Amino acid sequence: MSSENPTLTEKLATAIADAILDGTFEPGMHLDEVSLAQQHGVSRTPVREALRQLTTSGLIDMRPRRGAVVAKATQEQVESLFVAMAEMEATCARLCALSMTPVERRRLQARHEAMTKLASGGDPDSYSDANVAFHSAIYSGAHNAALAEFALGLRRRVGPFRRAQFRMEGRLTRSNQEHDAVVRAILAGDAAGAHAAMLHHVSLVEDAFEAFSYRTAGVLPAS
Amino acid sequence: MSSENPTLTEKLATAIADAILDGTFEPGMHLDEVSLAQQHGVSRTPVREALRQLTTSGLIDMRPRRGAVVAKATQEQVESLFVAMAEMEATCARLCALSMTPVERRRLQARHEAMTKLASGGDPDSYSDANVAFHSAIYSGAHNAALAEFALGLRRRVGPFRRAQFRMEGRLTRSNQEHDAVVRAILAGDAAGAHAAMLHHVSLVEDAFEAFSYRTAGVLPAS
DNA sequence: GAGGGCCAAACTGTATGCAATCTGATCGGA
DNA sequence: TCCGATCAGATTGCATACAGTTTGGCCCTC
Repeated sequence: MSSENPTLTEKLATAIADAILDGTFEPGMHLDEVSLAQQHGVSRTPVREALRQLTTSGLIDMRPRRGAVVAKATQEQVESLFVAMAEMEATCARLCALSMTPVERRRLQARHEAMTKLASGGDPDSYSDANVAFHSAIYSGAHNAALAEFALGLRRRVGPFRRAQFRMEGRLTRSNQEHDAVVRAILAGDAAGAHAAMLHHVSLVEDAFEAFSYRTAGVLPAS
Repeated sequence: MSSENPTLTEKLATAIADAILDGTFEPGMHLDEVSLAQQHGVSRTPVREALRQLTTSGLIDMRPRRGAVVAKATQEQVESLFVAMAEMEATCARLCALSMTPVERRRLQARHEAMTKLASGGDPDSYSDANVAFHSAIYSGAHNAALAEFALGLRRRVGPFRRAQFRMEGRLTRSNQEHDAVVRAILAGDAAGAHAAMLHHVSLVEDAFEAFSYRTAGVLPAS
């Protein structure tokens, strides 16, 4: 798991995960061990171990003697992932309101104010990067490794379906306004308010996704 | 993952996980591949794959070229697991209030009423079994596979520290009273109430654990 | 006596080989 | 023409072998 001096297995695990998340390996695709091995110039052994490791994350499904396939998710499953993420982020926001240190609160506020400028600037890419950092700050501010890890995993899994969201007209400034409500509640120590505000914020993302996905497909990564 | 026709790797994974959860493999213990292999009469390959699979669940830690050790958790980390579980259960209860079907609601009520009888009967073991089923019903009633799976994983990881809880005097009937508040809120569709009631309920379990753990140790399973 | 470097045993990481199972394609029968 | 059985190729599961790294101890030096 440590990134320093990674073994082949770990490099393969991240490579395969990336390929799935960026769409190179499409959902339902069969992951052949020998092909993957040749493709990366290694033997089957580290490939097998990498696949074994990825099963637990829900990115691929393995059935005994039938190999691994990229997890296929129905529209319903993807929606449930979005709901889960909304709930997790809301929970983290709630805990932030209760247990963020003064330093963390000041940093959160500073980060939010910087994003307000970015929003009015209108650069979707910079805002998107800052947005990821903002939500990560919420995860870590909850001071709970288990919750943070799960929330991060969910965010990664729904990531591919969120890419275009900030291109939608007005989404950028509206996102910032929603952040404002979240930050204010957290700084005020208002647990219930932070929960509600974050739930509202992330649920709107989900709505944006649904409006978007009706045009595209119904089959997507994640278990 | 399928339990039918399990491969050696899967059998080993569950065997090792069980050994960790029931304390046979103590936290911090180094899991030697050849020893495990000989112990189960297999080669190192399936052992390695099983260990690889268990890393993601947080039950063991692997460092490159240094092998696997049973995850050691500080008191702080265990407490954070309890907090995470409380939050997850509360979230599930919230979703139950919003999205349980009429049939599920009736079954939940029936289950709760049966437990009330068990509580007055005073049999801790039967009540404990029913309690697990009760909470599982909450997980599934949330209608969200990702949340349910995570909650179940957390419950398993904190399981070893909860065993004795129902032996504590009065805990059994108090637990049932807390369940009553949860069930009532869910049946009434009171999302915030269900959340608060469940959070209160599971947090009390945490308190019971802390009172208990002061007498025992500070090092326990889970990452 | 303490500290540091060197060496060997142990262990992990990876490759390869073999056996067992699955897949799907062909052939025979109804 | 359709359905089921059989067989070969492909693929997975597991064992074994070898190379590189880590670890612990011993010896030498200060």
